[in-house]
Amino acid sequence: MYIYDSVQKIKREFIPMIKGRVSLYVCGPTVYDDAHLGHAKSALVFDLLTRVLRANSLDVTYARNITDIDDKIIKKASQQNKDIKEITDFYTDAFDKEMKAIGVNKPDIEPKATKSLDAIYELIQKLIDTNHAYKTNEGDVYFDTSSDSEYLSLSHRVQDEDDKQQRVESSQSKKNSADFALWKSVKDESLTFDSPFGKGRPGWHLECSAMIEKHLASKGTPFAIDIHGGGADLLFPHHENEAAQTRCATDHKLSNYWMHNGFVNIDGEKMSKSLGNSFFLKDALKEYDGEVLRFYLLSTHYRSNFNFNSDDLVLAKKRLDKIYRLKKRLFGLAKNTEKTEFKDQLLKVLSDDINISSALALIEEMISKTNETLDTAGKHKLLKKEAISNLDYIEEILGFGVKNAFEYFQFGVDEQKKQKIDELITLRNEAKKEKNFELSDKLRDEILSFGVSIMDTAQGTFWEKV
RNA sequence: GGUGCCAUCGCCAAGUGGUAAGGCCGCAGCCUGCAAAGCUGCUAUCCCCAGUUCAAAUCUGGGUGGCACCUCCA
Repeated sequence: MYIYDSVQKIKREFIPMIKGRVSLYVCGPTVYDDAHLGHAKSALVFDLLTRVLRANSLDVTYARNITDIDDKIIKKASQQNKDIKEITDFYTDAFDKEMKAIGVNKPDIEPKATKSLDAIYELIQKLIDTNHAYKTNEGDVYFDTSSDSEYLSLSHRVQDEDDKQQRVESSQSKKNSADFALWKSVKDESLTFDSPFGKGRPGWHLECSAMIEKHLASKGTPFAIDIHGGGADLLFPHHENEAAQTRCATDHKLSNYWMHNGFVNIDGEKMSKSLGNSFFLKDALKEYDGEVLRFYLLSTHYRSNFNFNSDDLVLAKKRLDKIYRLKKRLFGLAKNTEKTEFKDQLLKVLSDDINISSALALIEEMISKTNETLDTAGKHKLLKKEAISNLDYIEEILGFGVKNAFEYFQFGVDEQKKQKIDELITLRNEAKKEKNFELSDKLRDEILSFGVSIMDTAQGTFWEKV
């Protein structure tokens, strides 16, 4: 297994700290709004990573947090005149449902900030005790970035030249402009907690460090966890700050490997709410099968920036269709887990920093080869068995082809239409039997007007939504 | 302004020192009553310039053009 480490900026062989075991932590959503395509991309990337690690016989513990303490949540709650918890529960549930729709497995642990306050207090206290954090007159607690000689080593940033000046001009009581809040003193709002540092809320960066210590960190190892992941935008300042907190408060560094997935843009523009519908995953799911979205969002390398547009999405669907057509062709055959060369090769390329393009090329070559043999030697039992085993593996490791093939091709067609189409097909087949091709072609035109295509096969006539 | 990333066929997209994967689209053919699906065949020397090397899309330098981060952000 090889992983590109975005801190060292090289591809490194992945060697877990504890043989055979992997701890993976990914920054999850702040539950104040619907998930957008970027959330989906990140969740998909690390879902795939987890599957690949497991396929390599590694025992993975995957944690993805839910940030349920945040100013944006409070703002939303007051705007809608609702309880904080009502908001966070609503968006957490929605997130779960949407993730499921795109085939993202649930992480092993989903820690919430509100349930991790003990760890949060403990970490802040440690940072104060070791002089890495200080309290201000306003009651805030800040991390002292100047106390950490390795600060900015993660994101490779250079200290801002204007730092001194900013400090002078700033009315804040921060020691350095780069210092960030571990604890924000708040007295007059709905979501506050009584901590040893007074009433207030924890800083966002701190949550992750604390939750990792509480839920995932190994003791006595040089790093708390093996892999830390998230969107590329989190490298600075979020991950930089997380790393600083952990290294200063504990006897280990935060993570051995860092992985950052690229951005999702829409039609060449950065995502923003003003661009409308396609921004939210829930809206995309109304128009497209969740698995098509999964395939599309995963179809380019995870580190590249992704340009979401409907033309490419259609292209992705056509590729996924090929998997399903083969599945349809082999419908009804028993599952099996036979070893095949294809499976070895697939795992090999995916284990190379998730080379999805090579994986898809292998899959498409396998499909072509299988179809070709099926065309010329349709009754080849060994080949069919092997093909089934290959398809099962693609389902397991990539989550492609998990549905019933017939249902997949009929996505978004209601029962009434389905019935009508079936009736027309029956009529057409009767006409065909009587060699009344004029009528059968007329019936086909009628069927096509439902926005479907039909195909006559030895097993009967099937239709697919176009 | 600072830091970093990217530039491969009409489109999407791998490959990062050994002579350009795969998909879409297109064209020709097989199959089909005709189609659809499937199959076969055909289509690029890798933004520009210079250099290193027996050998470069792949390394170095310069240029041009995109983009991201530097404030909350997946």
